[in-house]
Amino acid sequence: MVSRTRFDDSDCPVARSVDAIGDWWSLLIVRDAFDGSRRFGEFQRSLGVAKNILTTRLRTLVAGGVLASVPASDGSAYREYVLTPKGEALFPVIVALRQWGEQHFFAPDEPHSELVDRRGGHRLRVLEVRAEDGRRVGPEDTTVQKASEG
Amino acid sequence: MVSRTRFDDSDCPVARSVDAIGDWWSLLIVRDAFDGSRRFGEFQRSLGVAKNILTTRLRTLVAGGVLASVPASDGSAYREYVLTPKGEALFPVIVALRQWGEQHFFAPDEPHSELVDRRGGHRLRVLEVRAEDGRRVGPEDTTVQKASEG
DNA sequence: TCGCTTTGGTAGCATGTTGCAACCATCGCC
DNA sequence: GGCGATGGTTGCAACATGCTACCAAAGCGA
Repeated sequence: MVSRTRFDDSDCPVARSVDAIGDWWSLLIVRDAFDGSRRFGEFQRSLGVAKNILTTRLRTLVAGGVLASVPASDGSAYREYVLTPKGEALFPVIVALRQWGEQHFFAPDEPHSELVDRRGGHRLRVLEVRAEDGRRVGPEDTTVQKASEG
Repeated sequence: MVSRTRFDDSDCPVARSVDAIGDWWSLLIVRDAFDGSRRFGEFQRSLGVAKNILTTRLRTLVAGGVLASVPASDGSAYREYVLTPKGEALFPVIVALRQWGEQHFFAPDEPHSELVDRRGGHRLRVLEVRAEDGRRVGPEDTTVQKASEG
């Protein structure tokens, strides 16, 4: 039942992505994973989510190939959850959500957590959607083509 | 109860974004809005979601300032739902999710809907996260700073 | 090696949310 | 004015979620 799709327009990559992630908790788990969380307890304390929910979400993410369950790095018998390459590829998604939140839900001087470049410690550039030729494009410059193979 | 936050780490912009959007259905509504849907029935047919659910999602999105309810453009007495500037700013989020889906959930020759540049009809560039100085950065090049004001 | 704490879960149950189907008011149109 | 389409609302059953309690295994100090 992990893989039962909730969204039937599954030729749309957005719908498949949404279905693969599962729910918002899962996305916040991924965010925490980017932030360095690896252990069950770390995710649980950071998110404040119920443990049974966290259990199922971690399992879903592992089943979906976003996280992998590996032996703990400190040599203990516990396991850790780390991002797979597929999970790391969610980086732009998280960054986009973060930037949207920064721009629309915080007063200019309101403190909030920040994602910064390790080198220099500066904020990141705002994501830009670009056409093949490098032009910046917005929603009105694009259109969706249905199901043609590339 | 629309605004009751489910995620308490609300100094994180990702959590606020996630909370503001509401749920996955809402994100697919936004996707369809980018794709040109405006009417209740369009969203309903496209998504296959129950009408009461769609009603509450549309209300939530309007209340959150992502969509606006405006008089129908065809002169009829019905209303339409259109993206606000805040809603349009979700464009990179949708594009990021779409690209992630394209890269990880479709065989290379598997047909799927495509987002293309109107001029020329080509695919878009893959989103790149860049530091202030223009370097491409990945998850491992960044770190989260807690709640310092900018 | 004994006992206590931490970790990583399960199990059961109350509550909230979702999906489905039926119903209904208004609109558009002839 | 009548009839189908549109855009909902309502009630209810099913499912998902969250809370709390419980539990087994691992760590760890003495």
